[in-house]
Amino acid sequence: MTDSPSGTRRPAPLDPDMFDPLCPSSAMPFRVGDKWTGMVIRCLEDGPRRFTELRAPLRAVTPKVLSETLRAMERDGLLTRTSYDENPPRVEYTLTPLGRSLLPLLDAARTWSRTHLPLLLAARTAHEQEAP
Amino acid sequence: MTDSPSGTRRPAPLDPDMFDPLCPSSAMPFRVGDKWTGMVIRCLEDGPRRFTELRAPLRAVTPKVLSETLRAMERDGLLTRTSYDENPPRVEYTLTPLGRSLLPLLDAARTWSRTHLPLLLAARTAHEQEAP
DNA sequence: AGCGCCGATACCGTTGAAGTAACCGGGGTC
DNA sequence: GACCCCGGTTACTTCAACGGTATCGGCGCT
Repeated sequence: MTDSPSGTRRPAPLDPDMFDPLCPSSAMPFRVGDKWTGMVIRCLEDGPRRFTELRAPLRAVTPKVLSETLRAMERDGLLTRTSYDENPPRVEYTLTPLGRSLLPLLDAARTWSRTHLPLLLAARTAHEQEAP
Repeated sequence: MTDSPSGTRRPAPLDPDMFDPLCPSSAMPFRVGDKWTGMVIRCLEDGPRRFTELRAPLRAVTPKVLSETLRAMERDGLLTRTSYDENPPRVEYTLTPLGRSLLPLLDAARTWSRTHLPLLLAARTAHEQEAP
């Protein structure tokens, strides 16, 4: 309650390394919506975030693609976009209940990956070595 | 135990309409691996299937794409391909334990879709109508 | 001889998602 | 007046997945 001008509780800053670049979706065999939708949901699970806040952990995604992803998610009712008429401009993205309902699924996918993804990658590597 | 020449228990025939063409993956916001991987896993969950057996419910997918999907899944250790030296040729695809481990996730995705997909589609439609 | 079955493969075209680079407006700051 | 920040947008290019059509080889059937 120190520097929260509009009364909204700000969640802790996002870790810029919260996504392993070695596991982009090439290895992760799951996708929710577009390529970055799942990661955006993860970024928003603790509260509303601004555009540039989302870009910190998602620095691999260009503003164009992030903006496309966000507009698609807004269209699908997964998040809401709130623009404050301030200066500098401020825009906040917040998960809707529908968007939150995907969190358990993302958890399940993450759990699967932790336990089984090494097996999948090992099978892939083995296959490449026996038939190069 | 009537017409099972090689002793393998054959599961019931697949329903050619087991996949709703109105819900291809355009609406289903989940993907496991490639576009058809999830459906192949569903087709194989009751036991091994032959190539043409898989084509019955997946008649939208051409043999080329199905064969590509199957080879990718074999490479990733999700299924095994067994070729019998008979005539006419016979090839069977069977889920591995790793492939089976994805079934709970597919169940979870299906459950989500049943309860929440209408909301998502309604939001999409509403958005299209207010901003055409 | 000709046709069909099974399980593919080869060749080629289309599509759409993703990426690159540049730019915008409007106010604050130096 | 020059520059920066925020939250994007626009135009252009790239690339892999996807799809369509044609074909194959070996055998059996008629």
